[in-house]
Amino acid sequence: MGIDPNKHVPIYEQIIDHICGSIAAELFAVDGPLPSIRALALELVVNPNTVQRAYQELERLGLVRTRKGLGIFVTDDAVDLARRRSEESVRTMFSAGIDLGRQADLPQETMKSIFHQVLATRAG
Amino acid sequence: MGIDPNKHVPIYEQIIDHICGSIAAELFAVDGPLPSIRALALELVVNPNTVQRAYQELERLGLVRTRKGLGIFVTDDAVDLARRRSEESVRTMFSAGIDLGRQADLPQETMKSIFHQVLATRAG
Amino acid sequence: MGIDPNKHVPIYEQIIDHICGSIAAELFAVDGPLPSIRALALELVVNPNTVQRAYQELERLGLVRTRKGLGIFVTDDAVDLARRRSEESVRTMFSAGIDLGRQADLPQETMKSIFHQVLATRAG
Amino acid sequence: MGIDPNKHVPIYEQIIDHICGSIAAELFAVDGPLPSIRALALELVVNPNTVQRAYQELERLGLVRTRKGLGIFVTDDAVDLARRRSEESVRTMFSAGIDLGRQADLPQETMKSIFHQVLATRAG
DNA sequence: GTGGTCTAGACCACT
DNA sequence: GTGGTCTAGACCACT
Repeated sequence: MGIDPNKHVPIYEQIIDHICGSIAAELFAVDGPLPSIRALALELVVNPNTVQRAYQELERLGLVRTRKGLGIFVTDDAVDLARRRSEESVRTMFSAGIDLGRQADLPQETMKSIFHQVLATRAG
Repeated sequence: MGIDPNKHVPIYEQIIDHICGSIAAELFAVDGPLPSIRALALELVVNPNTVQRAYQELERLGLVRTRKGLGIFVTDDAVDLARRRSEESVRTMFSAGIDLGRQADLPQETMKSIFHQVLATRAG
Repeated sequence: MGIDPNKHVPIYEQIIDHICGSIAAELFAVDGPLPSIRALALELVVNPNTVQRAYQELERLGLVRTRKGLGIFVTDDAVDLARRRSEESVRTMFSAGIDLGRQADLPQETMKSIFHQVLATRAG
Repeated sequence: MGIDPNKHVPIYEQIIDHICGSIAAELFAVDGPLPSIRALALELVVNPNTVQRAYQELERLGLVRTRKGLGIFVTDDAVDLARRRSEESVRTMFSAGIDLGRQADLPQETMKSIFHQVLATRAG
């Protein structure tokens, strides 16, 4: 869940993924506001500039829209876009894992069992 | 295969994964030599310093051993270590993907179908 | 017409330009009243504070005069001042465009043809 | 020419326009390097972060490509893209000027004469 | 040397 | 209060 500054993925991308997932999960109302830059920065214990960079990218992706002096708001087609982006990210991760496994000549059955084991572990 | 300088994973770690996978797949003979730093750097289109850093790390992991003036050689227990490490890397990737999916509240069935679809696509 | 909150020019300056142009075009009678702050704010979908700032600036420029409790009125020499200011603004914009074109080494003929094309398009 | 920190246009956009114009004018060789972030920052008396933001946007526009550890390089189709973007910027400025003039009910002849006067003044 | 990310903190326009 | 821009300065991976 949280943000991990020691990962290779830059913090601002982790924030993008985090917000994108939350939008896909409909944790934010369409047309509703995102947490303010400062508020989210405090919550994530991260610099406001870093949050802002994430928010700007989310705007570029069409997920949010900023209204000057008011805040940043979820767009109408955000849920759809976010869901698609999230699925794509999942696919990318799975592909990367499968490629690593194939490189090591792991049998498909091994990969499947790893997958289902992790899936079970992380199940809600 | 394939080193991608635009990924977030540092190149030297990508090289480690690459060699580690090859050892696990027994593409290198136990006690046999790895490609020279210079040769691998040319092959991967990468700076020799970067390859060297990867080799140093592989030595630290116990997968290879440097014999001065002779080259770098695969250790006796390298295959086992490499296999374990590769499985661990695969697990990490799958976990990351599943976490992203759960964050977006994707149904498990969706994740399973993405996984099997990718697995089929990448099948040998 | 048209205030665009996404332009770089601050909204209050866009309002100044807008009123200044209207005075130059004699859409407001000399000695006649400007729309009230509140009314203009509603019309332009803008915060009243922002309109007020524009009106203060217009007063500083000598185009309008506040009469307490009565409203804001066009001064005697406003038309002249406004016309000069508008011409100056036009010149500034043209200069900026020409500078950009010169920076890109666009031939003068290209700039002229762009200019006349736009002029024709925007013709009344 | 230069960068003006007091303009309304953000510095990083001024840098974008500046580099874009220079590419259009073929002041940089295709496939050749741009000045390094630090070098340009020194030259323009601006913070490196600001230059970097401009360079990132230029990359997003497809005008340049960064090679890690090496620098930032002009892409093959950069001249074409830059020329088109520069013309578009010129058109935008002229449009803005003409709109201001029309708002003030300036005769077309006045606008033309202002335009040609400025063009003559700024002529090489 | 190169670019990429991040923090800390300032000032501005707008609500 | 809100977001947008900028500076100063740090650390990292890569050449």
